[in-house]
Parts: sequence; structure tokens; C-alpha cells
Amino acid sequence: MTAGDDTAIDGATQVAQAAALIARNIRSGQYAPGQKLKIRTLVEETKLGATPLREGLSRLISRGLVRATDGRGFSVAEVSRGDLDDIMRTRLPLEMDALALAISKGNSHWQAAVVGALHRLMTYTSWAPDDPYEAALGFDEVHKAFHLTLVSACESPRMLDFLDILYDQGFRYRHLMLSTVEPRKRLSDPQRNAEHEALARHAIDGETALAQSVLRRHLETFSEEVFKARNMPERVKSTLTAETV
Amino acid sequence: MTAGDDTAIDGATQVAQAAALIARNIRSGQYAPGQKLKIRTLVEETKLGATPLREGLSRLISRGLVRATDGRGFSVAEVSRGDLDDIMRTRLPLEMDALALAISKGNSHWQAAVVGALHRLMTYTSWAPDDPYEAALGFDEVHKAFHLTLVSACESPRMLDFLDILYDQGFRYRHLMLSTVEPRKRLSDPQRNAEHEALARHAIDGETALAQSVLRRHLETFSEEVFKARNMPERVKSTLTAETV
DNA sequence: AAGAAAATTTTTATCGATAAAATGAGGCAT
DNA sequence: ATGCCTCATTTTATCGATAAAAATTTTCTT
Repeated sequence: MTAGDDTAIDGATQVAQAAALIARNIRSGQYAPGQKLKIRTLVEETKLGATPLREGLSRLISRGLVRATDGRGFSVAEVSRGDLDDIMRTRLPLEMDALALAISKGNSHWQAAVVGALHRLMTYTSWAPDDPYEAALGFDEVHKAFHLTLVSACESPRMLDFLDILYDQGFRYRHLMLSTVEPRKRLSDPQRNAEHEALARHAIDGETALAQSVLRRHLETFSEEVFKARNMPERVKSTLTAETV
Repeated sequence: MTAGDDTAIDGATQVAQAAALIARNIRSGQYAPGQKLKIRTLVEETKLGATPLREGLSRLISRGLVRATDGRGFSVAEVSRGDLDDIMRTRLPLEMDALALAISKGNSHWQAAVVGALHRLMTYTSWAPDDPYEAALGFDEVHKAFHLTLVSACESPRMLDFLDILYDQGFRYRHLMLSTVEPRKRLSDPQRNAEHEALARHAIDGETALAQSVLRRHLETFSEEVFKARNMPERVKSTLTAETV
């Protein structure tokens, strides 16, 4: 229950520490969706000052993890079925395109990296930490690393950046799901694993169309996966209404 | 030359004002690429406090307009030919997909909005302000509004958000170009206008494939357009190197 | 006169205090 | 009770000051 574990990412400035810490606590579900983030409370939890904390929070806004309402502070971004669908729908064209680019531009160094990332992902359960919370966090990292490595050769900083943001947003849902299902089991879903393997193989073989079709299925089924495990509101507050335009 | 015009976006909090003001000055080229943004100077230019300014700057980081280096402050994001290519390359899959979605989901209300936005864009020169700087800024708004309206019916807040970010980043290049070429003329390029018209028509007619192919050409030629007008470094500093992954 | 070291000036990052705004709790008339 | 107003409390947003870190200039040594 202690939200701010003092495993502070030190060396960096306090603002960076604050942003990293808060981001991690949001991704991991430590800070619940919708929860208010009062600076006073945060100052006590973390040993950071109020000013750096505000700034750290500000930096997380356009990463979609934090919401700021003028005059009434910060809060954790909400979650909903529709929101997860939106994340995956946005990932789809970006990641499909980045994958195609990566396959066409990737050299042997990239191929080696993909093989390595896949290996770490497949064998994760064997070297994961015992603590289930830490294990889940570690899995996220390995899983994210795999997908990012796969597209890393696309040579587009922006696509990689956007994808990074979308992964971070998506991982919250996995954690919410994991909190009900037995962790160990979920971590090594044979179906998903097979997809990861196929994805890596096709990519390395230069089979763009095949790789893309696996990726598409992989992304399209994710929403279902998560929500058959846990019930969640279909819609939530005003996050998704039209005033965005 | 006075960077901080006091036409402050008031009502909102100082942080919001700061972010809006700085964003505008960066987009318009008022703040040059690479230029250092010292808070002390900004405090004098704008009538805002140091704390809100820092926070405002922080919020612009993940929008790609500002860069922060731990311990040595903020600076305006660099520009380069490669960077503009990256912006357009990232826009391509996102906007193509959003367009297809919008066409399939758009109702008559959306169609009306598209017609309206197109009309404002085509007739802009006739009602644009006399001051060339203001005129260029106004054109950006109308142009951005057209493209956003076109995809607005896609029902994906994230795609719209990402596209918004990419437009903002791209507009800097248009302004850099405009600073050498005679403004009036560039604003009503018949070639681009024809493309905008075709785009709108196909979209409204439900001709997804046609609309997409026009959009693709429209995006792919933009980089060339800009750089044949003004010379620019092919690459710049370390913005595009591989350490992003 | 060149280069290293020291001293000075800027500039950044952070703190603690405070005004302004929002929230919540009683009290009071209907 | 129900709705409305006032007052107390919490919380936010902002300021001014300061320690720490960088950049710049000066001084010293050879």
C-alpha cells in the first residue's frame, strides 16, 4: 500500500525523479484511475518538494497519464473499455507502418536485437522476481522492449515516441486485469507467446505482409483479452466526448 | 521583434497562459530553433512568474516544441530537413487511417463541417488581416482546422491529439519558409488548393481510396515544397540519432 | 602568450511562505 | 426536510529568496 517506495531514481533532477516515480505508480495501478493527486499528499509520500512535483505532473499530461483541471489540481487519467479500444486503434496504423519500415530498413544488428528481445520475453517467467508486483512490472518492461525493438529500425523518432506513449498507457489495463487473475499464469499465455514468436520470425524473414497480419490480430484481440478478465465501465465521464476538436 | 505581445490569453491560469504563449511564439518562428529559453528573460518579456513559466515549458516538452536538458534549462526544439520528413512520415499512417475512419463514420453534420472548413480555407486571402505576420498565423489556423475537421469524425481522441501535435510541429517549417518567400502568394498556392478541394470532395463522396491517394501525395510533397523555398541543414545535432531507443 | 586554475557572474532548480480559490460544514429561513 | 447563504478549512497557484550548478572572466604560472 505504500505508494512511494524510496527506490528513487536518483542522480537526475527532482523534476525528473518526480515524473518517473509518478508515471510508474500510475502505470502499475498503484495510483488508481481517477484518483486525485494532491501535491501535499505527494510531498509526504515522496521526499520531494512541491514545486518539482507540480512540474513532474505537468510533464505527464501530454503523455496521457495525468489530467490537469485549471484551479482544481491534478488527477490520474481515467480508464474505460472505450479508452483501451482507442489506444489499440491508434497503435494499429502506427505500429503497422513502423513495422513495415523496420523490416525494409533493418540490418543484421536489428535482427539480432529482435531475437534477443524475443528470448528475454519467452524465458521471462524463469528469471522473474518472486514478488508478484515486481514480476508484473518486469514483464511490462520486457514486453514493451520486445515490441519497441521490433519497430526500432524504422528510423522514425516520432513513431517510436508515440508508440512508447501508447504502450505506457496500455500497460495500466494489463495491471488492472492482473490484479484479479493469478499473475504467474497470465504472464505466459501460450497463445500470446505463439503470436510473439510468429511476429519475430516473419519480421526477420522479411515477410512484411505476414508479420503485419499477425500484428493486426495481436492488437485487435488485446482489448477482449483484458476485459474478459475484469469488468470495467464501458464509458467514463467526459474523457471521450467530442469537445476534443 | 517583441516576442511577448501582451495579447495574453487571460482567464486561464498563468501556467496555461505561459504554455499557450510560448507554444505560439515557437510555432510562429518568433523563438528561433535551438534558441535557449532562459526563464529570467521570459519573466521580463511576458509578465508571468518564474514558476508558472517553468511549468508551462515543461508541458510543451512532450508536444515536441521544447527540449529540456537536466541542469541547463530549456531550449526551442531544433529543425532540419530530416526532422520535417519524420513529421510527415509519422502523419502519413495516422492521417490516412483517421481519414478512412472518418469517411466511414461521418454523418451529414460532419460533411457540412468539411464543406465549411474548405470554404474558409479557399477564401482565406480575401478576409485575411493585412499584417503579413498575423495573416500567416491565421492561415495556419484555418489550414489546421481543415485537416482536423476532415478527420474529426474518426472518433479517436488519440489520433486527433497526435495529429494536432504533428500539425503544430509542422507549422514551424511553413513559417520558416514564408519568411523568405512573399507571403500573399504562398498562402494561395493553386496546386495545394486543388488538392484540398479534391480531398474534401472525395471524402464527402465516400471515395475512401481516392481521398487517401490525394492525401498521400499531399503529405509526401510537402517536405519538398518547403525546402525548395529555403535552404536548411540536412541534419542537426543529436535530435535524430539512435539513442532514442 | 598560452593554458590551467581560481574567482566572478549567470542561470538553474528548489524551498518555504502566502494570496486566491475551491470545498465542505453548519446554521437559518421557508 | 430542502435549499441557500456564510464561515472555516483545505488545496491550489504563485511569489520572492536562496543554494547549487554552470558558464564566463580574470588571474597566475611558465
